[in-house]
Amino acid sequence: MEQILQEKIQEALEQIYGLKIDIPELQATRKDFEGDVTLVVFPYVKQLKKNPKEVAEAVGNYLKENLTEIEDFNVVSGFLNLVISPGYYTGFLNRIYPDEHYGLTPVDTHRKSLMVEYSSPNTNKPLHLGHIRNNLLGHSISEIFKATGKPVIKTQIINDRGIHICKSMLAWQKFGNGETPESSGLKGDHLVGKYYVKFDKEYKKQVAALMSQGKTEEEAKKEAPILSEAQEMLRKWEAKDPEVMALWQKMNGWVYEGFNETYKNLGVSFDKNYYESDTYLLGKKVVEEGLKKGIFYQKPDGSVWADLSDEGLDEKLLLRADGTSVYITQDIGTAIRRFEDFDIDSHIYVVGNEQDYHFKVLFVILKKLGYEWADRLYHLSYGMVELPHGKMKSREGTVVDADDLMAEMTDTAREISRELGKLEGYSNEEKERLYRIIGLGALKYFILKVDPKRTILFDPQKSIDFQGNTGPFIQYTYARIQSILRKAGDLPDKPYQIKNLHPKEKEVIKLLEAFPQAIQTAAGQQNPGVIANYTYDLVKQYNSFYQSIPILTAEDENERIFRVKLSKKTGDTIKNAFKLLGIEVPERM
RNA sequence: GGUCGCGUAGCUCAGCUGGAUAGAGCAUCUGCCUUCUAAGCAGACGGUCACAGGUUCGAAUCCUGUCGCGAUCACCA
Repeated sequence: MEQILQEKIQEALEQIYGLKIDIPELQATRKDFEGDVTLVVFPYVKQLKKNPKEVAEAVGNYLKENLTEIEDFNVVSGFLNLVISPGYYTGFLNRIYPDEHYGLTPVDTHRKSLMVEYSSPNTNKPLHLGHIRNNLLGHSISEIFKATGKPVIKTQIINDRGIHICKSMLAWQKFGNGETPESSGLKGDHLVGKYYVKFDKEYKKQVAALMSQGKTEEEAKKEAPILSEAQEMLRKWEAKDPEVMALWQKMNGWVYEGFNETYKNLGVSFDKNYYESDTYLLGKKVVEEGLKKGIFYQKPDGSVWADLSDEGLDEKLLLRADGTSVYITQDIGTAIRRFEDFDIDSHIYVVGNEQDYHFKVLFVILKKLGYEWADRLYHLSYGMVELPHGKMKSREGTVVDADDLMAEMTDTAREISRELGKLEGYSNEEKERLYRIIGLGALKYFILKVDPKRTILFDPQKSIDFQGNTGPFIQYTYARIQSILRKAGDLPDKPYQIKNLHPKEKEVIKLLEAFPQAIQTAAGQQNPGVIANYTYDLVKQYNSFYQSIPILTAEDENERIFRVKLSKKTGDTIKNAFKLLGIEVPERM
């Protein structure tokens, strides 16, 4: 509708005044005025030197005469409010009704792909709430782009090497007594995380001991024997010492198994994993080539640097004096490898905003190296998840563990469901599945509805809501719709017209009409919150309709069928929208 | 200190590519379950859109400055 209107408005202004304009912006008419769509004519009156009311009247008349969908109009100062005919809306519902995937564009496999990197954990501790935000954003933005027709490849980089890994390996070797996930019953990532903490404790103990012997804190921190042992282990790792490699592989294996369980529970997945241990050498090679070509330069000590002062950035170290690589070196290698491995034309990195500078630098360096795709690298930068007392700190034990939190959400859902007691006839298995859908729905919606760039405040003392603007509220509406559909039985296959379109029905259809645009906006802004807010608006409006008009008991048969169809389509759209957020919907609740 | 981001109701958030009287949820209060699921609906209360200038017919939205909060500016990742 919007497009037709825009064209006609352009036509009107040209026919009446000979004025050529760009595509005019339309907006939904405010609730307190009569009409459905509003054109603001202020932008045009200046050039025309007419008063706003006159222009609006003229355009309104033209549209009314030349567009059957325009039933009437009214003018309030410079606002032209257009009343769209009910027939347009009923026709629109009939048109989209057969399409179960209304709003979603099928993936066009002929297009080049978009790669999305997310999660990218360290392999020395379990995932926490911050990772949950990262994973949900990565998964959701992937789904949103797929819904615009873009093929998407989901990936992660696993930081599987470095001193931090050696710390947990060493602690396990020293204090583990051969403990395994099987022997301890601990999830692999939690087991390894335990030894990372153990290392830190031991290290602090040694530092304190050294300080009591008269060393300064700085000296003590450098000289603690356990740290030297870890550094020695890293050297052995780089030299591919068989014993260290075997331990590394064993413990990383435990971690991956643990992570995979968390990913599965969270409902996220990856098409391809990259490992830092595989790509850092390529990064080094590229940097050395860049040095030969004069893109980078070397300092007397042998370290290699990029001078980015032209771009308003600093100098950036790319290789240490001893020739070993740093964080960004590996990222350079990984990016290049990915564009070699896949037919992709763009890449989104889902990484926290603390790394804004890093990615700015990375993109500039890749551009300097001459990769034309460097212009289509994006950093989906998101804010931290903070607790009432500030950031989560693993050393202070204030980390909100991902597995624990998901389990708690399911527990809460179970509690509420039992109190409400609406699930007779469900087996225990079905009930447990439902509790998970609701609990995770609450968690995912809570996180995704917020604009990614904002910091999220999470208070462990206050539980995440299940009422109001929440996942369960939307799931509940879906479940009620399914109940109606079960009772309604089969519907005739042909389009239905009704005599009177109720305002509540019209408002719901208007929102259905807005779904495709919401997807485009969400993709354009790389913001799943747009989808969450859209879905909330739709559901709010549907509930208002549901509460005020009888559906199954409508007096007129055509009206009954129409309202059931409207409910069905709303349900489909809730389901499709929530799929974009990675949230499931229940048949009952 | 430089750079970047944020600041909207008691709390959590929408609205930000300029449009009409700034919207939701939570919390507090009032109504509505003998009719399709009350995890719901209808309503009340609650605002100097951090502050000060500027641009404009029109500013929460754009520009400048100030204040506050956070991140970052590592031979850590």
